[in-house]
Amino acid sequence: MAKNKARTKKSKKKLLKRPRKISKSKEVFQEQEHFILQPPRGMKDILPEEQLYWDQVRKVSERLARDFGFSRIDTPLIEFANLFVRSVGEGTDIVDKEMYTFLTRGGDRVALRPELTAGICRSYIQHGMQVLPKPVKLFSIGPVYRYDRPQEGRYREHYQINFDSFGEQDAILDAQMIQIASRVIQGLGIKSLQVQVNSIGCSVCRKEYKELLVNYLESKRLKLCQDCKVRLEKNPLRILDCKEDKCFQVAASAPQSIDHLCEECRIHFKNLLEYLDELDLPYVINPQLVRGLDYYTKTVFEIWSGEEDGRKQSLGGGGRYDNLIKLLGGEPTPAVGFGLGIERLIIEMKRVQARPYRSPRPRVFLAQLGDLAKKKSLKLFSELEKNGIFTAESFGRGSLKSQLRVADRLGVEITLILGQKEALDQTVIVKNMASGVQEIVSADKLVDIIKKKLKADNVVVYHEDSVNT
RNA sequence: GUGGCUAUAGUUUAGUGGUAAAACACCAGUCUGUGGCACUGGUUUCGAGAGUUCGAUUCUCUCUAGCCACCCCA
Repeated sequence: MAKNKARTKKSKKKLLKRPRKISKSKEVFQEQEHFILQPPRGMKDILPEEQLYWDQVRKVSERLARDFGFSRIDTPLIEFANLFVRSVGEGTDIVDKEMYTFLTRGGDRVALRPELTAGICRSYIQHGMQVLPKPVKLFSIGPVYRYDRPQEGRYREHYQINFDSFGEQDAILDAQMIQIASRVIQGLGIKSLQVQVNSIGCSVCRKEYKELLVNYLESKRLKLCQDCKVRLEKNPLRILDCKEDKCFQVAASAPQSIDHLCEECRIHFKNLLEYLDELDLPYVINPQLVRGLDYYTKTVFEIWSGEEDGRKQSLGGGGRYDNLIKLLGGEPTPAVGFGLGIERLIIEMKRVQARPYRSPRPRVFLAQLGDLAKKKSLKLFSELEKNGIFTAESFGRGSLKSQLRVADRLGVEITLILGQKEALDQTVIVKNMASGVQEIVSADKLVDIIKKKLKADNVVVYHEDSVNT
């Protein structure tokens, strides 16, 4: 026994080490100690107790998707790397620093998706969805990958909920997107959220604005931080949300994109704000809001959690991307969408102590005693299940005592006891756990009797559809 | 990617240069076929590797992971 234990311990330690990479022909891989009893950095399990939260996030968002007319779509985790380079944009952090890009055995350069919209757009074009009645509304949910340094609420694998709407350019869609995002968050019991909106213009006025901005920033060049001097060449818009104090000062008095919109974009933004007012959706206009993806035009928005003074975290964001479909080779199609980070939603749910719905619990426990009874109980269990009686068991346990302990812990209302004697007599003992009273019932009447008892108990039944949005 | 802090049973935490402890949890017994309470007992641990040392869980270094700030965003 002791020997056995020692071996187990040893093998566990051995398992903790990943096998060294074997040198393969001429290439010699770097020798490294790894661990296989934990996932790679920034990845984590979603454990059973967490699933309550996940179920709820899924349920709330799926219901809203349905109610607002969005159809589900799932696209591959892996796409050609160029899809993201083209859409998200070269020069963005996501593409330059954070993408998991690799070559397949066949030599294709592919990437784990760093966001969902690009793949959805690809699918939209590939399957000719432009012939469908507009707008085409798509809903997706799944993991995305970014090679970033992990910390709480920031993982290399995280899940996003994505809503996209294609083919409609009216600002009412933008407003509705913001409304849906807010509804998802509120539906999860998160009350304090802040909507930040901005307009970064279309390809025409943004170009003009960019020149204006660069001129201004060039004049203040000396006051900018090191990073921003580089940004000035590559992506000047990003200087606007630099957190360096001195850059912030410069940015604060920089020309603002909303003051330099073309007529069309200006009206679009004005309409959006009017629609938001109409929806009674509070928002903050943040002229420095610039998103990390290049495909956005006109409307951009983010949703932040937390109170005024508390720590704020972005729960999600989105915007309009009227040029993306064309850029990827489709018919010019206006579009608007947003994504929400599920892990962050759950962190926030926990922070505000929003209780997830409890999953249904078994109300009956089946205990068995002795070989014959054990055999019979296996069938009885599935008989109960077929009749819709959610039953728990602990077939692995022998003693009645330990089985009753489990039954008690589960909080069931009724325990069925099937022993040697009952197995021979074709009966079952029905024990009421609250009162301790038990009665002997003939096996063929058992299902009806239990059904009656459970009904009579008038216990609150779990409501599948009670989602408080 | 940069800087800082941390790593002890399943969980939350004590503690020590001489290989470890508490609480809760789990398993079992007291009760030969009856749960909750109580009592008794049991299982399980120093993140990985290297160095210093007679001896390292403790000191040093490296790696890994977690957290925090920056950055970025979801």
